[in-house]
Amino acid sequence: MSALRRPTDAELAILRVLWAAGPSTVREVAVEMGRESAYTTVLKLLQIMTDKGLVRRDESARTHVYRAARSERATQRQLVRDLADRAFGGSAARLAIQALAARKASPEELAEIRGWLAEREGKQGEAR
Amino acid sequence: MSALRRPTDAELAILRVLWAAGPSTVREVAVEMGRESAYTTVLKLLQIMTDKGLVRRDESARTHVYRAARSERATQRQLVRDLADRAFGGSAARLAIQALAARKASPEELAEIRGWLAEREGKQGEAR
DNA sequence: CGAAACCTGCGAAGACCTTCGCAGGTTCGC
DNA sequence: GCGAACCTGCGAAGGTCTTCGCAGGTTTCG
Repeated sequence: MSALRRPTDAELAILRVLWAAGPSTVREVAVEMGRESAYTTVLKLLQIMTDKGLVRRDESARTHVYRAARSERATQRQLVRDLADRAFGGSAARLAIQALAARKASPEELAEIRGWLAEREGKQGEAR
Repeated sequence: MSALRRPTDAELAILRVLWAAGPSTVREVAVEMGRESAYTTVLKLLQIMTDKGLVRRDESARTHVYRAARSERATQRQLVRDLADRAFGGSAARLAIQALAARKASPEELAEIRGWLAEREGKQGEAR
């Protein structure tokens, strides 16, 4: 168990499958990922990820079942903080601004952000 | 020159120095980074980064001067897009929302976001 | 001048990452 | 019963990242 390190690209790809599909076997993950990676590659990755604590393994049946150890949201936040520290001087807000500028957002997404801002304003913006 | 790949952690640390200090020599960068990395480590990194096209080298003087090849903002956007693709299904807006939730933003930053949203609304938000 | 201080390029070591073949054991289906 | 199909663990190969010592050539300065 090598503590808290951000998931690598290949690990993240597997986590995405687990988040979307829920607890899965090696084969299920491998199939979901298409023919880009051999079965044993996925197996190895999942074994490594188990050691790292990124996934949990249920060995009660012969065919093991894996599930993500942390939620998608928690992982996303970790990655965001990490990127904020590495490239935005620790400011997640500046990261957010660049994200909004980097790609077009859908009206629904913009509405969600407005809603978030409004809520935040109500919570602590009354000092003036 | 190995094309477009995201800067590694060590490379990003060096880019941060170059963005903040402007064109610099190896020694200047090394000093700025403290005593954590030996002079030759910084040198090697800068040489590799030159090959990768991440920095430009001015060899007119004996002591070479390096400068970032891409602006901080452009690099930030690339990193944001990359993270959006890897962990947010390609949605930079969802990334932005998580970023806002991940860390407290200062009033100035929130104001900046509101300003951005307002501007955006004026530009294309009238089709409701 | 000649030693000390610098500078660059080179090579190599050690730590991951990623991929996958192979071995050995279990289960399935005919 | 027995071969085909599966499953897991192992080990290794090849690539990237990061670090740094050493060699060889300049420059500085007392």
